[in-house]
Amino acid sequence: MLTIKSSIYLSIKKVLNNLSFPVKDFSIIPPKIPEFGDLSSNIALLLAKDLNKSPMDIGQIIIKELNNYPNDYIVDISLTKPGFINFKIDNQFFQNQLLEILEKNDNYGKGIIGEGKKANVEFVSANPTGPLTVGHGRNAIIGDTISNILEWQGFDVVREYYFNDAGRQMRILAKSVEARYFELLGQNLQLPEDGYQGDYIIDIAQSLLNEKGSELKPGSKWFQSKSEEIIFHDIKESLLKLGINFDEFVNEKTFYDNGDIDQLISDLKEKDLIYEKENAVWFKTSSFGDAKDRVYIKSSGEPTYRVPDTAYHRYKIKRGYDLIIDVFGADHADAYPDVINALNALGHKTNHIKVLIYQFVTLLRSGKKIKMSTRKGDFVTLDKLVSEVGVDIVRYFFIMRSVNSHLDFDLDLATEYSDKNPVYYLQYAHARLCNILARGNNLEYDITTGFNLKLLKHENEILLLKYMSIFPEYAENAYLNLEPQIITNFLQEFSARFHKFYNNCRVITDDVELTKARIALVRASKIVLKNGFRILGISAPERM
RNA sequence: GCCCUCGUAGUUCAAUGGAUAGAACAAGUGCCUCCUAAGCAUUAGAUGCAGGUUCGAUUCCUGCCGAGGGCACCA
Repeated sequence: MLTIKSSIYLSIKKVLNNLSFPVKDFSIIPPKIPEFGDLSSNIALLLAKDLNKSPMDIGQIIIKELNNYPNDYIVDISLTKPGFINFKIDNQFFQNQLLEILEKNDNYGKGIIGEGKKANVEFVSANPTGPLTVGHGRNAIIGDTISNILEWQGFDVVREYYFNDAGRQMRILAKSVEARYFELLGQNLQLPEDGYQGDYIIDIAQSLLNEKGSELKPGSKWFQSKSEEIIFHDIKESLLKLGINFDEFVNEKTFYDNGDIDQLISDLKEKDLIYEKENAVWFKTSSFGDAKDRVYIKSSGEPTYRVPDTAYHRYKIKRGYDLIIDVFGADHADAYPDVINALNALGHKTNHIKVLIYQFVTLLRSGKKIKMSTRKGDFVTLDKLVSEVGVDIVRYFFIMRSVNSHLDFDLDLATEYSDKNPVYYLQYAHARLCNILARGNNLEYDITTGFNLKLLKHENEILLLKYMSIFPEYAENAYLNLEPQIITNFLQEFSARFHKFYNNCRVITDDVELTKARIALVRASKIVLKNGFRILGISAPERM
């Protein structure tokens, strides 16, 4: 499909040249109405104004000229209403694509955009103050799926987790554990103001008690270090359950220890971008269009998050990635421009940094919103969600909506969903197809050789063939837009076409030739589905 | 008050500026002596409001209304 598209593109360009028409940025896309053809261009519409002619007239001139450049696979060029030029592609083209799919197998649909390039995807990055919640879940799944999408284009991807185990929140966490610890020893509970109230704090206190007995003194560093250890361990376990593995964990503390932060401050000072006022250090965000300047270093001497974040991004740039992606929740939308601005001011190129802002998840139970707060211990953990509905559903639900649209996650629906679930629709197609292949293997002849693709001409066969040949374009679009939903949309439509094919074209029949051809189509369908599932990180069950 | 994202069918969501706005769930009606009915077929049903740009707007711009999230010496 790609090749035929580009050959049409080149032909049109040549024609425009021949006719001395201006070359516009025209499109070649499948028309919404299939009857019009397989591909369609808007070039005549775009030229109408420049040439002061009606698009239909221009279209006719272009088509006449296009006919001088015949293409083996284009069987018809037509002109419709407002001025679209439509191309019908020979079924043979799509039949031949099937050979390519079988040949490439696990690699079918991969792109080469990222070949030889390195990418860094930072996601989750939750500080170890408590278990991962459903909110973190969307971040985790988006980040991991984006990573898969990049790998599918050939990128060498580093999945990175950035955290801070030295801030105020961690101190409060330690104090909370300490309070619970002494409560377990029979003292009155004195949770700190703003303390963490979740039950997991009691569990941590209990394991400290088991390990250290009652010897710990108030203010012991064990309260924090043990909490961090336990929570981080749990976080990694939760992610692992979802099939997510990080390559790097970067601690904010690094940049204090290695001098990067001091360096950053002095570099910004040199650029005259920071100044002191009222005992604090301020960053001139107003010079980048912000309403007011922001505090960089508090009067207490503690830097605000902008400082280490900027140092961290500088570090990422230094590591020489071709692409750097940050996955942030909507609450960070206002913060990251400061980081980018600072980097630009310091002379760093930031075009290769893409910040992905996703909108929040609203959890619904019994039709009502659940308001969550880690601090109050009032949340649904990711673990709980996974154990309730399973990995495949969690992964799929979090990316089935566009990244920048709010996501409603209905717990009742997800738990009792089982047979109405959109994930099962896809997986069922795969299971069905595996069953056909299993039956095929029991036939007394070899189903994998000597098939005649020309026999695949039923409407539902052609529709399926056409869609599989477009898979690489969808994978590429998912990369270009950094939008996993493009893959889920593709798989939904692909599965629908497969189910229709299944209902209208019986595969295994007494007609050996037709059986062989259709088995080839089913094998190719399996490849497309499986590869799509691989990008999404969901399983491809052989039976259901 | 200012900034960001989103307003599409009863509900949850699609639609690289294009042609007749697509699905799923919910509602109605059909289809298993036939490779898995977790399926297929079929009937109804929608672009928040008002302007603007364009040959052409769900998409871009302005205003209003509504939802979520930001506007801290929190991250």
